[in-house]
Parts: sequence; structure tokens; C-alpha cells
Amino acid sequence: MTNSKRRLAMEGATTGPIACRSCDLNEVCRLCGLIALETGATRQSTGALRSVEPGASLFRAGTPANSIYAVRQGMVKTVRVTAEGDEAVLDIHTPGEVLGLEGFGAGTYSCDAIALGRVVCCELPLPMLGEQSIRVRQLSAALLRLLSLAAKPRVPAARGPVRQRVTTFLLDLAQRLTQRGLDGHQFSLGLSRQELANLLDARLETISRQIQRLHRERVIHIKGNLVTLLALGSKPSADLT
Amino acid sequence: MTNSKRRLAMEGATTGPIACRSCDLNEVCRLCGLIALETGATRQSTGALRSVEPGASLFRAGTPANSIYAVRQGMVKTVRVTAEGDEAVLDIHTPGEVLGLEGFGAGTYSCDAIALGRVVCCELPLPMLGEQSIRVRQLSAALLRLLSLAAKPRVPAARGPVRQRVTTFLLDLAQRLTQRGLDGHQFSLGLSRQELANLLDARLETISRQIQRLHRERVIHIKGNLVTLLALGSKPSADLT
DNA sequence: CGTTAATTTGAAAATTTTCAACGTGCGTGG
DNA sequence: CCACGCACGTTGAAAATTTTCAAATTAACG
Repeated sequence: MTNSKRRLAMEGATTGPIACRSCDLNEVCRLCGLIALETGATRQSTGALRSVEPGASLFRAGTPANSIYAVRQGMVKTVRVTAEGDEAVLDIHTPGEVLGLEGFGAGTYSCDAIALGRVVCCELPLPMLGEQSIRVRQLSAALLRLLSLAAKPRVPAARGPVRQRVTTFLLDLAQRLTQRGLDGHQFSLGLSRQELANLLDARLETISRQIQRLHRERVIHIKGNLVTLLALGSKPSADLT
Repeated sequence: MTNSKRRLAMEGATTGPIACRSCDLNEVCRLCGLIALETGATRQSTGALRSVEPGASLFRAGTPANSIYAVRQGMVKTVRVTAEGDEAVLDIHTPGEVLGLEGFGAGTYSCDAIALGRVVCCELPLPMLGEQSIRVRQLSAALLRLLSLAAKPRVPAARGPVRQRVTTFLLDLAQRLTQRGLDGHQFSLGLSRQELANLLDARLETISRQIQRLHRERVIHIKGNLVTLLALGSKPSADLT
């Protein structure tokens, strides 16, 4: 069985793409005249909705960066092979988030973007952005805001004891989902144990044990990849956004 | 004894600010007419060279972001207090690197920037950038490149066994120094053991032990905070930049 | 020099990894 | 239809790493 078939099998109920309104790319997107998808107007030639198969890549490290992408449905992981040869999951990206921003400067992507499950995303060609941004002064400012958001220094997911890494990850994911109008209480963990391990810098057995522990302690409920937060999310976190 | 006095004491030989030419901010800086420092022309009112005392902050998390900064001399750490209450060193910044880019979007800084030792930096006011970028189309593009560089997803410093974290950190630091025309073979570790521990997500004793081990193994030579790379840096790293 | 902070070192405790085995779900082929 | 294989996940126990707690040592400063 192929990896992509496996991923397909574990898919949960499809809820459809999130609203453009709650997408980080929305402002830029609108200014590019790509709002067609929501208004139902004729689709412009400026960008396109794209469906990505489970396990397939949106882009690969080192290849020319021709587009930026916004996740509309499903989840995407960004990964790099470290100097030591193991696969580091840099981040996972939920609906509404934008990928490929590093292409502006370097001209190439610096990591692989792999679809976890079936993904629907918007693709915005970089050349087009360049052209438009010269003409439309607002677009330039919107792009700066978008890039600035991505440039925000973040505390890495792999910090402290593994139990905490797992809870912090779940809490963070839940929060991001909620922010986009999705269910942050119960959701499908898009990642396998191995992928989670690669994100949290631990062995998959360690991750599995910690997840099971949280399950036994009734902090979360887990069945396959479906997580329900029970006693998690109550504690307020001092987040500087 | 104050923290800043301590820091002063461990300062190595001062080599002077790096050349503007090798600064990430150079392009933006020039376009803003702030090249005065290098040409010796009359200083513009657009920005300013600033000297920061050891332990003092360039900016604080949560405060309004009025400027971006370029490190010209010395090193700066960016830190955040995590939800768990401990201090995470997000990164250290060597001469030529730019800080505060997250302010574009949010309007506030998202971390503290603390000078390690005496620091000289360039300060570029954000409002000025905004104004100019509307008029000068090149500046807009230069800013995008700068932000894009900062938005590049990076493999976190705290990955794998601690020994590897230390060597990777040293190698990375050496490479960055070399890139800016500084000595990447022998240099002053700007960080204390505790700060290094906060960066590499380990206890300071663990860091100390690993450093001593590398010293015993003749991989590095260390005397106080002065490091010399001996058997490090020979191995080529598959870096995607 | 005496004082204090920073660093080093030791030894036991805790966490994490490793290696190995076992269980489960789901297609495929008999 | 059902057994088989395969990928994924769980679990156990020993080994390795890291943390913790404590003490000793070094370095900087007044």
C-alpha cells in the first residue's frame, strides 16, 4: 500500500475549505484580484485553487520559488533534512496559513512542503505579485505585513520535557484551528507518530508513550489520529501573539 | 557587581564595526539615505548609529515597534519568557544581521533584544521606512527581500543530543562570522553558559560538560569565553542556505 | 585579598532512547 | 470471504543521556 493511500484512509470528515476572510493571504489575494473564488465571479488568470494528494508536495527545497501558497483545507508539513541526515519537521500549517514566503528573497524554497492528508490550497504566482506590487501601493504594504508575520521569532515546538512538548503542541494547534473558525476541541492530528516525533525532536516511542499517558490521565482522549482535548486548554497562556 | 559590569569584563579585543557593505540592512539603508556613516557625509535625520551597554535592551517584547535594528558590532540575543516561565533564547545575532522585523505587521516587538557585551547598531525608524517605501519603489522590493530572508524557516538550534547542539551552534556561529568578514576560527562566545543553555534547551551543567568534553577531545579550545575551533568545521554541511 | 558570580565537577535520580516484541487496521490475493 | 502482509502504533525492559543537587574551583571586582 502506498503512503498516500494510507493517508487517505485515515481521513476524517471533510469540513470544506475555510472562508477566505479568515486567511492570512486574504488581503494580498484580494488586491491581486483573486477573490473570484468567494464571489463566484469568473476565475482570474492570476492564481488558482489547487488540490494536493496526501503525501504529495506543494514545493521542494532548492527548487525555484514561483508561487506562494495558502492552505485552505487540510494540513501541510514543512520539512528539511538536517546536516545529520534526519528529517526535521519545521512546522505544520493549518488552514489560513501561508507557505513559501522565503522564496521572495532567495528565489528558491528552503524546505519541502508536504500535504498531510488531502489538501486544498490557493496558489499565487510570484511574478504576478511582483508586477502588481509595483502598480498597487496597497499590495506592497500588505505583502510587508504578511512577511512580517512570518518573520516573527517563535519559541520552537521542541522545548522542555517531551510531555510538555506534546501538550504545548496540541494547545497551539487547537488555538490555531479555533482562530480560523474550525473545531479546536476535537480534531484530526494530521501527523503520524513518526512525524510528530520529527517535529518535537524525540523518538516515536517516546511520543507514543506520552500521548498514551495523557490519555490515561484523561487530559486528552485519543483514538487513532482523532484527538479530543479534555483537561487541556483551561490554563491561560501568556501569549504575546 | 552588576550584570553589565560583568559582561564588560569578559569583552575581548574590539575589532570595530563591520562594513556596511556586508550588512543585511545595507540595501534598505542606502535607499533611505542613511549611508552617511560610511561616506562620512553629514548624518541624515533618518536614522542613527546607537551604542548599547552590555545587558541593556535594544527593544522589549510587547512595546511599540518604532524601529528596526542592524547589529554593527558585538552580539545580541533575542529572548522570550515561555508559557512555563523559563527564559528561551530564540537566537543570537551577529554583526550584519537585522532585528525587529516582526514589528512591521504587529506593530509591537515579540521578544526582548539584549546586548551581549557592548553593541553598536544602526537604528532605522519604521515610520520613515513606511513613507519612503511609498515613494521609492526599489525600497519596497528591498524590504520584501529583507523580510523574506527573515521569514526563511530554519532548523532550530536545539535538536538532537546536546553535544551535537553545541557543535552545530559553534559551526553555525563561525560560519556567520566568516560570512561577514570576521574571524570564524577564533571568536568570543558572547553567551554565558546559562544563556547558551537557554538557547540549546539544556541545563547549564550539561552545556558546561559538553564544552569541556569537546575541549578534552581537542575538537575545540576554550578559555573563558574565547573559543578556537580545532577539528570542527572540516566536515562539509549540506546547507540549502 | 575578600567577596561574589560564573563555571566546573561528582554522583544519584529522572528522563529519554534503544532494541525488541506484540497488537491492530486495512487492503490484497487466494 | 478470509488469511496474509504491511504499515503503524503500543508496550516492556535495559542502556544511555540528561537533570538534579551539592560541592569545589576559578575568575572578576572592589
